[in-house]
Amino acid sequence: MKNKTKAPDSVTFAKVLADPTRQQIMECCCCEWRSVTQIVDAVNVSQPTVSHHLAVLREAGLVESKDKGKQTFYLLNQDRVAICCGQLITSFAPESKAAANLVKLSSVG
Amino acid sequence: MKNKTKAPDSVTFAKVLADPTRQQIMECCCCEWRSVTQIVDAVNVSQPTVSHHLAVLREAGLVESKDKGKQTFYLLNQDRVAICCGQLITSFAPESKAAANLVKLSSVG
DNA sequence: TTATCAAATAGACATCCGTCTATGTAATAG
DNA sequence: CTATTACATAGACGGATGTCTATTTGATAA
Repeated sequence: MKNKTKAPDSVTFAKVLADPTRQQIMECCCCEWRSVTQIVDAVNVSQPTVSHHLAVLREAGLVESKDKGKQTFYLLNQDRVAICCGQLITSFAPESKAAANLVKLSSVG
Repeated sequence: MKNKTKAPDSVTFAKVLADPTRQQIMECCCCEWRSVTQIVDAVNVSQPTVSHHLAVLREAGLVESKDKGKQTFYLLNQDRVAICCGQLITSFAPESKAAANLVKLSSVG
């Protein structure tokens, strides 16, 4: 178990995703560890604003962070995202034709 | 094609879900047509507040509505929810072990 | 030690958003 | 026609939130 924090509830998850800058940041560190500077270069807001958004993501347990020298690297926790999407499906699309494929998500976390 | 509106983008979708009252309303009309009065009875906010939230959901294409006499009935569009969750997975959990099961969602809409 | 670079924190500010009360509108009942 | 019921709209208000500048903290380099 790498991470002590739990997956956020559905409302918290949605609040975290409910901002375009934050989604940009999530895309930026989705598949590779990225430094704050790299993220700043990618998202056209100031460095403190990026730090703020990263704090929001970290508190929700949606990113992991790793210090290396003066830099801090961030990586999106894809499994957490998948788990939260699974919760949404369970709550709000239980009868959707596509829902059956998603129930399996519950067992991942 | 029942509905002309398109599924919302990921940010809009998240914004709509980013409120506990709205999620309660979504649960309430997830699987059955519900009148506004029924929803008001279920969610402990005023009737105008419920109407406001229903308008938000309707504008995002996440509920359908149907008039019958003086009443208006609402039903959650589960497939839209599933499609949007699929988008989130594609963007933010493409490498998750659970992701493979979700790609199929894209073809539903 | 001093300078520099990376990131976080503090605080201000403007906008967004959820809620309410009051009112309008449309449909049915008497 | 009038009253009533069901819902939507208008507008006000307060709290949450995204952004910025300025500053602080921590780590490395000279």
